[in-house]
Amino acid sequence: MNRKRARSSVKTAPAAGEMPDRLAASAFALFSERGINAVSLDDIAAHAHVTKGSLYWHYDSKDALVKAACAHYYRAYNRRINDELTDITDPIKRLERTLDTAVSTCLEDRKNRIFTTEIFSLAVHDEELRRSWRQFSDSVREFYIGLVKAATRLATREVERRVDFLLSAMEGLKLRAQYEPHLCVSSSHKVIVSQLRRVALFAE
Amino acid sequence: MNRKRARSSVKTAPAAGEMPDRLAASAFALFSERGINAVSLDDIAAHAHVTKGSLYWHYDSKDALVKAACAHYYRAYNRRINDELTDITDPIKRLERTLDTAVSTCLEDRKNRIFTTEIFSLAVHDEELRRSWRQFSDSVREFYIGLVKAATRLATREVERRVDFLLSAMEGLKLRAQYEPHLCVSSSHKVIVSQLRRVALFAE
DNA sequence: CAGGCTCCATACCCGCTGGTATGGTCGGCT
DNA sequence: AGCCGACCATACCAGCGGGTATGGAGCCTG
Repeated sequence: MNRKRARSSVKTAPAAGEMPDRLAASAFALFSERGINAVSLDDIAAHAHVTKGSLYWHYDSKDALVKAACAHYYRAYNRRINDELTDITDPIKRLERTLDTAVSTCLEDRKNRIFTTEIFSLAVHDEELRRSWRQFSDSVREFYIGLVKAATRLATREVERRVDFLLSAMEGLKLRAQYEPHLCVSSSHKVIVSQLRRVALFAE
Repeated sequence: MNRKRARSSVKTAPAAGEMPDRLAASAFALFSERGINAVSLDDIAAHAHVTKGSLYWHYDSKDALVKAACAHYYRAYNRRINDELTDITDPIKRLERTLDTAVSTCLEDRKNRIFTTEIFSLAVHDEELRRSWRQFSDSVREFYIGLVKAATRLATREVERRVDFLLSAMEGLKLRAQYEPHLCVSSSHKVIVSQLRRVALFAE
């Protein structure tokens, strides 16, 4: 809080300079594996091949590292979702592709599940983290609204309702997948995607 | 692990005997307010008007207390859901009533949200807790399957799919409600219930 | 009454972890 | 050269909280 003022100044550092990112990546990697409060700052520093002393030069607290790990997660999410849709133009296909990969992620991406679960439980008691997540979630929501709108030409209000329902279902799916193995068999993947598709596309 | 062998024996204790329940209730109350790892055993003991020494006579570890708090939660859930449906006989009405109260719980019951969120984040790394929650979740699933079956006369397989979708949507709703205030306004309540209703009842 | 059991309180330990104090190295600037 | 600031390592602290050792008070039994 008191020391370390420049840091965001000239950033003339020629050789290094990517330490904050490396630390955030290490934090994310460990958090999404063992859980946040099972990971010590020494662990993170060791994973990034530095020591806690230097870690504290870049981040003021463990909280700051958690926020940085979140930012890391947001970036990765956005990047993945954009990569997925390049060279797909048909609106329906774009929506279907998005739903398909989203369901895959929910059912298979264990790191994603663990990390979001941890963040949710922290966000309950951390206003700032909640706002951060809300901002991310809103951007995802807008993205989906755009997809559904392009694919259906429904009224905005109706699209919002459907997207909210979609997102809730996928978030819940992610949660339940971790203790309901019958959801993770490949046959249910198709069923779930078609259910989501119906919610998004079908007329009243 | 080594001491305390009887405990589950004759249970002749005349006056007391409800200490374990009181401790579990205190644990649940505090866990669902401040979060599990923000609550110390001293806090729980104080809330139950005893000391940590006596707490450790009834429970071997904090883990055991968490499991007991879960059992407390399971019981409360089952009791509430049963009370809700007495003197409602029409199958459709039973389903609608259940969905309505479920959505209310997701959107309003803050303690419920916090507790389940905490349990999920612990269950990621605790096999036993995961199994315990899975058993509870299965019983809830069977309950919903019974409701939908009675209301629609669909094939079992199709009912299971719809119920899984319903439960995912509600679980996700509970999560998103804590950082998406626009979901908690009373107008969206009706919309969500009708969406769930459609998933459960409408023909292909 | 002696012994044992249940149940609870007091007092204490100690490892773990977030956080700090401090000092050293290197590269740039005047 | 000589200072300064960015960057990182070493060593250390301190408090919190899970867990333990121990010692009762009450009751039941022989």
